[in-house]
Amino acid sequence: MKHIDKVYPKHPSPCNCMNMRRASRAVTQFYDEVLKPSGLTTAQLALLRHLELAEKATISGLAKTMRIDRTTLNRNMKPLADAGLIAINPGKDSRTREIMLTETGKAAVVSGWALWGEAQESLQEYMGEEDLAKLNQLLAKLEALVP
Amino acid sequence: MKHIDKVYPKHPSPCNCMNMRRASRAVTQFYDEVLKPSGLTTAQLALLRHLELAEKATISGLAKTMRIDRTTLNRNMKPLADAGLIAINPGKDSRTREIMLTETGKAAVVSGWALWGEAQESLQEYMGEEDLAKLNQLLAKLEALVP
DNA sequence: CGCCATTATGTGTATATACACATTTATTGC
DNA sequence: GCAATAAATGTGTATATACACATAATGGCG
Repeated sequence: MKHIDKVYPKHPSPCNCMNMRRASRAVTQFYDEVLKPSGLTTAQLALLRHLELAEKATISGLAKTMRIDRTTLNRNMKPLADAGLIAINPGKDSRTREIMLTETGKAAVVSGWALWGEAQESLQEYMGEEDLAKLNQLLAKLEALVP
Repeated sequence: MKHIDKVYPKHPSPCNCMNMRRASRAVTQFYDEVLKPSGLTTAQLALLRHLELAEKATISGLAKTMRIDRTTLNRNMKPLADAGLIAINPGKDSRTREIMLTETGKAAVVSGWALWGEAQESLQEYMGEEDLAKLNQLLAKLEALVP
């Protein structure tokens, strides 16, 4: 099955980094729009999802898993804690905090999950399975740019 | 010439959006690190570069060209204006502003340009020409997700 | 000319991101 | 056990992002 690749307009900037950033903004806006009814952003849902899988986690541990800066994660948790979706308690090791989903948080994940699936599916349709797989492969390699 | 593709660790999240965001962060950190001696971020250099090509521009016009939100651009200009790299003057149409590089700004672009070239080249070496071309093609398609 | 839609911009608010620095607590080596 | 080190977290500061709302100026039309 062959198809003709649509040609997209060349951007004046040949900067790979800016190309990444523009695309990242676009995809984020796309996902966030679909997730809107849940009241969650994609980044927030991702955080909650990680907590769901981990059951409980420390900040640094979660940051490592999510490959995000520890202090960024710290601040990203704030609105979720304020909304009562996560609980931040002292850990056994007094240096650590134990982060976990609340019941409200679990419900929010369920609600967001379905919407996320729609966005994911839409994107797959838009990009095509093959290109999407290639994309994710390339993204994984780029991600390895930082330790 | 064949080579063995290195396998990168699977991330627990299969979310295309988060994959984009993580990769975007990584690439941004990589470029910003190289650009550090110039005192500019990659986003800032890109803004200055666009101004260099345009000679002068309005905010909305520049935002459209850079495919960034108008209000985001507005705020991104602040530190550059404070540093005296760009000048924001009233346009002929009294609704508009005329944005242009100052002499200092032009010098900053020159300084940043060489570093940017290094980052660009390093990434090309890292990704390989073919994969990098494919990546940029896929990114352009993703960018078209938003109008 | 005056009304109105359009266009350009500014601002309040909120999230996302990360570096540098400080603090607290655990761990390790002697 | 104590001192030095390492680990986990918090915070100040700054940039990046974008939505909602407000203001101001232009342009078209009757």
